[in-house]
Amino acid sequence: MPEGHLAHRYAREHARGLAGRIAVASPQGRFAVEAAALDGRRIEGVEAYGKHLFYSWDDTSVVHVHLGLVGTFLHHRVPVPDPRGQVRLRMVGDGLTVDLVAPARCERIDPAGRDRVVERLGPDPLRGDADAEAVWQRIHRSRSPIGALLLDQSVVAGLGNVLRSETLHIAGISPTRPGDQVARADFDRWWHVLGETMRRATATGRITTVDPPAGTDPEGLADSDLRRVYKRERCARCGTVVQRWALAGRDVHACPACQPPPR
DNA sequence: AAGAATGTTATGTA
DNA sequence: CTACATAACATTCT
Repeated sequence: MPEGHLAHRYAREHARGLAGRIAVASPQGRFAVEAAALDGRRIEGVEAYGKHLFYSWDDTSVVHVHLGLVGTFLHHRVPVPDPRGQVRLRMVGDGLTVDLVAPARCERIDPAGRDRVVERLGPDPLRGDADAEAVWQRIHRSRSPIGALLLDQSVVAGLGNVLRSETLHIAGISPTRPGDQVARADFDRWWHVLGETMRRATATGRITTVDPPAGTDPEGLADSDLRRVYKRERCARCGTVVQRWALAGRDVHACPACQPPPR
């Protein structure tokens, strides 16, 4: 389910809530071996990098989690229910119990293994050390459409399908524009917008790119009402019918008026 | 109740 | 080699 903002949100929440006495209970399914080795151990830190999560334990092992398309965490307060059949890993903290469901990845590695995962990732805009220049160089030197580059986690870490369409729309860039034909000023604007959008999404747990109508409660609004083009019939800015087509294997959404395609 | 979904990886094709 | 596309994977929600 998640793009990078949710990984960071989980990292923050879990760093706070899983401190103290930790036990792993009832690991099941394909990740049972990794989880069983951690039974009774303590979590010392949680880190997000792009869509990846790293849990550091007091035996120096690191649990690497990637939620993939459908993975999620179930959070329980007391009374804690029995793990459901599909729970791969349960982490128990003070007042918070977390079950990991349907991850694409859940493996016990070591700090060097963590570094190897991070090496394959581009800069993460949600981290203070994100190197915008490195992202620019990758885009600027490529003839691939920018809409494809933005889903490549080695170019930028943490972008998913919603952020791709929404941030390109805000920046006024067509997804089909080749990377080497993107103007520096457009890139700079896009990078700024991306950071803002991701930080807001981390705070709210939801990717929103338009303000809700005055007086309405955003909670009650559908996702598409708080977005500009993604899964919308018409562009939220100008009303033009949104175009939708597969790019890099996933449906991208764009407004032909706000994001004129390259000539 | 079939199908879509905020994803990655391995494999295939031009 | 490059730059795509496609299939497989697994669960929840509509």
